[in-house]
Amino acid sequence: MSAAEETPGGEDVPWGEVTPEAARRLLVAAVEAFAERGYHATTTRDIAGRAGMSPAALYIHYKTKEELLHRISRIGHDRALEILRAAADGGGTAAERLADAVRSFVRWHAERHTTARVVQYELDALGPEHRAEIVELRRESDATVRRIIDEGVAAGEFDVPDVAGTTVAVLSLCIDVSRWFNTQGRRTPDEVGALYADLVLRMVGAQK
Amino acid sequence: MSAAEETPGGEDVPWGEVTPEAARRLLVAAVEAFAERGYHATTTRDIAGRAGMSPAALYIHYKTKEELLHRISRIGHDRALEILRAAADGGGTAAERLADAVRSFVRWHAERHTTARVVQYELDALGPEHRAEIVELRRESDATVRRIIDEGVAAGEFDVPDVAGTTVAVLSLCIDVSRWFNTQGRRTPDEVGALYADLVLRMVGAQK
DNA sequence: AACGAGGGTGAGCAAGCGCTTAGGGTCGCC
DNA sequence: GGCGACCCTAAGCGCTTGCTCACCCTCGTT
Repeated sequence: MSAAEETPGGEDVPWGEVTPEAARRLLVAAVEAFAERGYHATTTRDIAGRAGMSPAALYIHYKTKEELLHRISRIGHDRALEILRAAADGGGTAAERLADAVRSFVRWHAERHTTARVVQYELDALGPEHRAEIVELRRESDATVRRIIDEGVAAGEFDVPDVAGTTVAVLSLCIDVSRWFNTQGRRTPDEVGALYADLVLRMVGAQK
Repeated sequence: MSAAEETPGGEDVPWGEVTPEAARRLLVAAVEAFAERGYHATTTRDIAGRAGMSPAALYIHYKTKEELLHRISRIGHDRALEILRAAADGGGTAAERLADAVRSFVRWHAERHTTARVVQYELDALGPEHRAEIVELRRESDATVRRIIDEGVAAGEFDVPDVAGTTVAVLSLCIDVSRWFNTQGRRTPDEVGALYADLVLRMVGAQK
C-alpha cells in the first residue's frame, strides 16, 4: 500500500514503483533537472542526457515532457498525503498527532527537497486536467490537517481563533521548507522537523 | 527615500520610480507575465504585446529579458527590506515591533502578490552577479527580523530556544503568502496580516 | 523649411525547442 | 537459426525563442 517500495533491508527506495528501470532513470533525472532549473527551463535533451540516453528515448516511456511532470507530481502528492494521514490516524492526543504530522511532513520536505520543490512549485506547468487532479489531492491534505486542529479545539487542547487560516499557515510553513532547505546547511531534516513541530504547537496554543 | 512615488492624493504609485513611461509599461507587463507563467515560460513577445508595443521595442529600454527581471527583483527587495526596517526601527516593545513587521510585510506580499511572487520565486533565473546582489538583500532582511527577536529575548518578552531557526520560519511563512494568496479569495490582505502577526507572536512565546 | 535626435517598427537571423520517424541491435522463444 | 518484440538511436522537421538591424515617424529647435 506504500507509495515507495522497500528493499529486503527495509529502507525506502524512492520511485521504486516506477518501472521499467529505464523509465525510472528518466524520471529521477527529470526530478533533478526540474528542481535545479524549473520545468520550463529544462529541456528534454537535458533529461535524457542525465539518464544516459538519447533525446528520443524519453518518448518511448513518456508521451510528453508534461506527462513526466505529472507522474512526478502525482507520486509526490500521494506520498505527502499518505504521510499526513498516517499521523492523523495515529494514536494519542491531538497535540501529539499534530506534532507528528508536522515532524514527518517537514522531514520529507527537507530530505526529498528536490522532489518536493518540483511537486510544490511546478503546479502551474501542468495541463488543466492534470492540475485539477493534483489540486484535489491538496484539498485532501488541507482537510487532514484541519481535522486534527478541529479535534484539538473540540478537546480543549488548542486555542485557535481561526482554524481555516491557521491550517493554511501550518501547511504553507511546512511546504516552504523545500524552497530554502539545503543539504549543505547546518540543520538536518530531523532537527528542522523537531523545530517546526514545536513552533506549530505554539501556533495552536497547545499547553506544553 | 521611499521606493514608491506618491501622487498629490498621497497613495502609493507602484513602480513610480521607473521612467520613462514606456519603460514602466514594459516593466509592469513583465511583472504580470512573470507572475502568471514564470520567467522562463514568458516570451519577450508576450511582454511587449501586453505593453502595446512591438517585440523590438523592449530592447530599446532593456538590454535583455534578464535585465527586466533584475530590475523588478531589485526594486521589490528594496521595498520589502524598507518595510521590515521601518517596523524594526519603530517604537514600542519587541512584541509590538515584531507584530508590526509581520503585519506590514504580509500585507505587502498579499496586496502585491504578483510582484512578490516574481521577487521571491524567480531568484534562480537571475544571472550569477545579479543573484548575489539580491541574496545580500535577503540576508539583510533576515538580520532585521532576527534583531527584533533577539531584543525580545533579551528583554524577557519572548521565549525562543532557537532564534536563527525561528527567524527563518517567520520569514518563510510570510513570503509564502505570495504563493497562495488570491485576490478572489475570502481574506483581505489586512486580515491575513493580522492573523499572521498573532501566529508569529505565539511562535516566539510572547505573553498576550 | 530643414534638421537631428530619440523612440518606435517589420522583417528576419541563428539557435534551440519539443517531438517524430526510419531503422538497427539484442534478446527470448519456437 | 529464424523471427518477432522490445528498446534505443541518428537525423531532422516545423516552430518558437531571444535578440538585431535597417529604416521611419514625430518632435522641438533653429
